[in-house]
Amino acid sequence: MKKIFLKDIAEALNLSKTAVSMVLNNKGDENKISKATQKRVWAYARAHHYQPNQMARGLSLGKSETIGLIVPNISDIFYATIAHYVERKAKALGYNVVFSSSNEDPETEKQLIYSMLNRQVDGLIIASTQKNQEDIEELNRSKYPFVLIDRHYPGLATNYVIVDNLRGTEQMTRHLLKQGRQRIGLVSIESGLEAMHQRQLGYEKALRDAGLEDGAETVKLLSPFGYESEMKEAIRSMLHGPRAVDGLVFTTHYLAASGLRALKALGVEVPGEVALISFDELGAFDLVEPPITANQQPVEDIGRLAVEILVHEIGCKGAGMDKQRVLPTQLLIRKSCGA
Amino acid sequence: MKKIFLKDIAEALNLSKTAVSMVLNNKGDENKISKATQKRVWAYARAHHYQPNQMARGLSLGKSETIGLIVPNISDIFYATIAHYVERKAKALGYNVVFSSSNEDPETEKQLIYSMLNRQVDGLIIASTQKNQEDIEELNRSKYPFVLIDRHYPGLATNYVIVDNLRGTEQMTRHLLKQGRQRIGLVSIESGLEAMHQRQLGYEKALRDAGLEDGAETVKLLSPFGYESEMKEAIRSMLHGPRAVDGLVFTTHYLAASGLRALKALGVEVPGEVALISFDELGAFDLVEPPITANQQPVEDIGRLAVEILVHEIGCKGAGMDKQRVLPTQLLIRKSCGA
DNA sequence: CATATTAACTAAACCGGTTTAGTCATCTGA
DNA sequence: TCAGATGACTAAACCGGTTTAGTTAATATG
Repeated sequence: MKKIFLKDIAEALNLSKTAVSMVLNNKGDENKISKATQKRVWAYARAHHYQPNQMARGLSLGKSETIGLIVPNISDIFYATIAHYVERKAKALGYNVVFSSSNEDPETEKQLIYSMLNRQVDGLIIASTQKNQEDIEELNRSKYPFVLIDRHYPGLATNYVIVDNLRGTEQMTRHLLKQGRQRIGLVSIESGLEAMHQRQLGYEKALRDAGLEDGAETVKLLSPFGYESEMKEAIRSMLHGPRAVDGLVFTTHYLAASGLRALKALGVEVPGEVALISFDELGAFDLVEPPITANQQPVEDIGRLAVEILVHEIGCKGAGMDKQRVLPTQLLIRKSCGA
Repeated sequence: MKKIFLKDIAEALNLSKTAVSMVLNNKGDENKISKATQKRVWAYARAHHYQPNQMARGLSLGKSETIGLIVPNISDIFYATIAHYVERKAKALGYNVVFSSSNEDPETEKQLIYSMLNRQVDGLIIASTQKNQEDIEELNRSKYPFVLIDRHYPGLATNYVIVDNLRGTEQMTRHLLKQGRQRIGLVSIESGLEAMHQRQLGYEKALRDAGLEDGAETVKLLSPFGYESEMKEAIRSMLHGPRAVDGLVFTTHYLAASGLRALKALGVEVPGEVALISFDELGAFDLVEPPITANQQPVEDIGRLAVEILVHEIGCKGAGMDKQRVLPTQLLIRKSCGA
């Protein structure tokens, strides 16, 4: 099965490349190529499994029918799942997906953005480190089609699809309060991410609304890469003293998993002594003992909407109609909060 | 920040495109471009953030510095993790990664393969549905660089990186036997995958070696997409009758998770009444109650080696030195088997 | 001093498509 | 009957790089 080119088809059928190209792009009719010729072209192309060289096509058309996806880490189940839905929707709309992980490094992210642009991706979906305001602004200014997901830049009017982080943790905290917990702590990560900030605000809001002053000492911010080793100490310190917690809100799934590990290691009974609730969930949170109550993010919608907005944007270049979506999360009540 | 092209640099510096191209490809010296000119070119390119159009480059060079990754499902933590390591290694070697999911559909897989070829990826890493022997053979014949991972075609001499499935389940089954379990069942999926077949053989071998005849009724093959609903009935049937099982081997992580869910729903005590062991593991198997003993696959090595072999292959086109790697798995002993 | 080398470039072809601006023969209408 | 329209194509430019086969002027060699 030898590779066959447009030229080969043209020569074999005594036609010009032009005619063949037009036919194969379904522009035969509008260019008045006779039906008979169109049939011949299609027949020959099919028989010889003609497949256009997408680089040549892309170069010529100035587009690649490919969208780029940049996430912090593709092996994080959260982003992997989003990738899955991004891919599905993209494929449905005729786009391929290239992905890269930034590993939470702004410099890497910056390079990835420009590397993808050179590769002529038609648009980008980015779960940003949120430390590249410059470059994102630049993308914005140049009207390049892109959509931020999961994390956005509060100061910038870009397209984005995020979840209602504040309301999410507010709801979670309320749930703990409803279960009779009074001294609720928060475990989050020190990342500078707006999402994390919002989650903390939601937690504080719920406490305030409940008339409980929020003591700063009940909030622990762990470092993004060292949380595993800091967790035990953080939890131990929250369990002692006059304001020992009886409930813990974790701002993300891996913190919750790590926290539960630490609680078990410390011999703390969950939910008996301490209730536990997680923002977002891992695959097996229902199997964990106790099953972890979690606030589920609408990953399918995030991926799907991001692609829809992006492809729309690609279609109407410069239409500049920003689309911002803030999606609700859904509380999955299990046993880790009692009840 | 306007886009700048090779031509622009050439004109600005009163040079030919040729010279500029040579310099920027680090071929200045071998083409005797003067040091002074090289400096000027680099300075100008840097100052104006020149980035070559990769489509043009790819078209001209006949390669894209991109490798394609085809997996059944990117949201499966197993493949997502492999993707992560593939990406990391690829990046280290100067390659980008495009991925696509076949959703276990051979027709989709076939299309993806050809679609990636048109997009001029330099090589492919495929976790195949194992139902595309034709196309894989074709790739092989045409000396196109590719590496199979996780699943290979036993009859074909291709490059591949897989794990020792037989020994894996053999080891797992032995472990159950060592814990005193006597009537061990296997839960697998009906998929036609060689890996699954091997896992079953390993289980049977361990039983034979232990002098236990293997009763076919202790093996349950569930359907790839319906296992969730079939699980409860399958397990119930294995728990009753004269040969009620006291140990269960699950051939993959999601079966184990689903199985544990079913066991809990049936009120069966694990590991008291039935011990449970899983091939491969999910993120939180250590947190599950009971923590699940699992045979861990070397995902990092799989991803890394696949890329190494592939890039080597890309380098020496036609060298045709097949590389086959069968990696060992590692048993992580937890509480789900007693002890 | 004539010739061979070499240093430092350049013009133009090429990669494989798409597209613009024709061409030529036939048909239509006044 | 002849200009103008139309049907069915094609030649050549173009996308933005890389590369081959020179070119020119200066330098080295015999």
